[in-house]
Amino acid sequence: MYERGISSAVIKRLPRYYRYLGELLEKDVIRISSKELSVKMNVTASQIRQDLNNFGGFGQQGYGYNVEYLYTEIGRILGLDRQNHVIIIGAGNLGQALANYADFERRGFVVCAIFDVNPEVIGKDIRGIVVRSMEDLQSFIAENKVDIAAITVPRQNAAKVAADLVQYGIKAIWNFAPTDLHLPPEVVSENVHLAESLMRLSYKLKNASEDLSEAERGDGD
Amino acid sequence: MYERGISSAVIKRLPRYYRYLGELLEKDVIRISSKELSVKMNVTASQIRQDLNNFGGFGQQGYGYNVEYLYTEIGRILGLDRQNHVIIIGAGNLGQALANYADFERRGFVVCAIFDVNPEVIGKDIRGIVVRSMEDLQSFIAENKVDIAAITVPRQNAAKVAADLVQYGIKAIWNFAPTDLHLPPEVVSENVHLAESLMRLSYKLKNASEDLSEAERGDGD
DNA sequence: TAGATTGTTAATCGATTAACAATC
DNA sequence: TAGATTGTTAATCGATTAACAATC
Repeated sequence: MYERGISSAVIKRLPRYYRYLGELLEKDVIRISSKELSVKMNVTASQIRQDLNNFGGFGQQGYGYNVEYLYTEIGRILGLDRQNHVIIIGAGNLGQALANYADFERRGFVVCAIFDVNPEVIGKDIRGIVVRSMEDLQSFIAENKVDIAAITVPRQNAAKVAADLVQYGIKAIWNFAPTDLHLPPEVVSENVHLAESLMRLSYKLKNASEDLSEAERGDGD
Repeated sequence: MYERGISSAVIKRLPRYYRYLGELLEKDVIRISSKELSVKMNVTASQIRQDLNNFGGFGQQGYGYNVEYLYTEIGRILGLDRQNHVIIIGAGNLGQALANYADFERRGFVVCAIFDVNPEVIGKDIRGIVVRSMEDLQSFIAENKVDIAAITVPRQNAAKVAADLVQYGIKAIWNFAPTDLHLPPEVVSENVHLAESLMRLSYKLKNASEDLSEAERGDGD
């Protein structure tokens, strides 16, 4: 069960497996074979088995996979069996949207604070969470368990915010600013670059008429 | 200049080139070699040259690339030289955040309408755009040029909304609902699955201490 | 011209798919 | 037991990197 050097292609797919298994679970499906799942997900059965076997043998020959068991195990692999405390830096539209998105809590992600520099939003209440001043960031991190910081500040301020967060001890950054953060190796990050996603969509749209073969399969992240 | 069957790995990287070139342009940099750019972007020079040469020879031997020219050309490839009219379906937090994000307009994406089923938000004014009833969706699309529809409705409603949009003639969908839409081949899409991004971050965080080699390079989209 | 750097072909590497023996 | 389906090894495919001749 000791995971090492799993390829990032595999890790990218795990949440999607998790999502499909969750849906099957909701439908009270007990077992599923890699073949059945591959049809639903539009991938090869081979890929599913290869991916899962990076983490262990979760199936049973002649039977397939127990949906609930596999769902739980992938959740565990993704770290969803623990609570992750999230702070949001930047209480603009996107920051507020994230704070309001209660659905994350179902997966163990708890937004515990929001920070901003703008006096006009400091003090504002978002789903019971009061927007704090950036001046309180350091002390808050020191005094509370914070696992993940989401950066939703303008591009120009992102590098400085990231540097501060690192200095205050944050180990995981969810970056929404349209820039590449330069982080020390022990700090992990995920980028959500909305503008880039929109540009790719624009590319596909522009080329859709010419080239129907590739672009069609709407592809994600 | 006729693009065909470009690999999606290449297309994913184009907006990032565009971003870096834009920053160079802001700094009044005139020319750059693939080697210099590769250092800045932390990729290989070979990859940059290979990627660009899918679309044509934009450089000059012994000189490198003219920043402004290359920026313009990549913009053209991505379809940023035209206006794309965007509607947003779902005026919740995320939909409103997107509508408020004026930065997209700089790239030619104009939000021209927002729709919702909730009477409480219908009529609300967001940056000069009034939230409309979903009942007006069909007629609006018929009477206006709409290129892209962003779906920011709850998961349960996404499939129906997508089917309606397709029926009304929409050819590009920017999907934020945590589900895979089933679309006809002539309709292109891009998914932004925030929950999946957050799960990957959780995975990296959990494995960061054990495995410092892979996870460190915060990887995007 | 000499030096630099592209465009492009060839080599390598990694990821996906196919095949099948193991086994429930 | 016979049938089904996994786990895993081998084959294929595609993407990345290296090398270098072309050329500005």
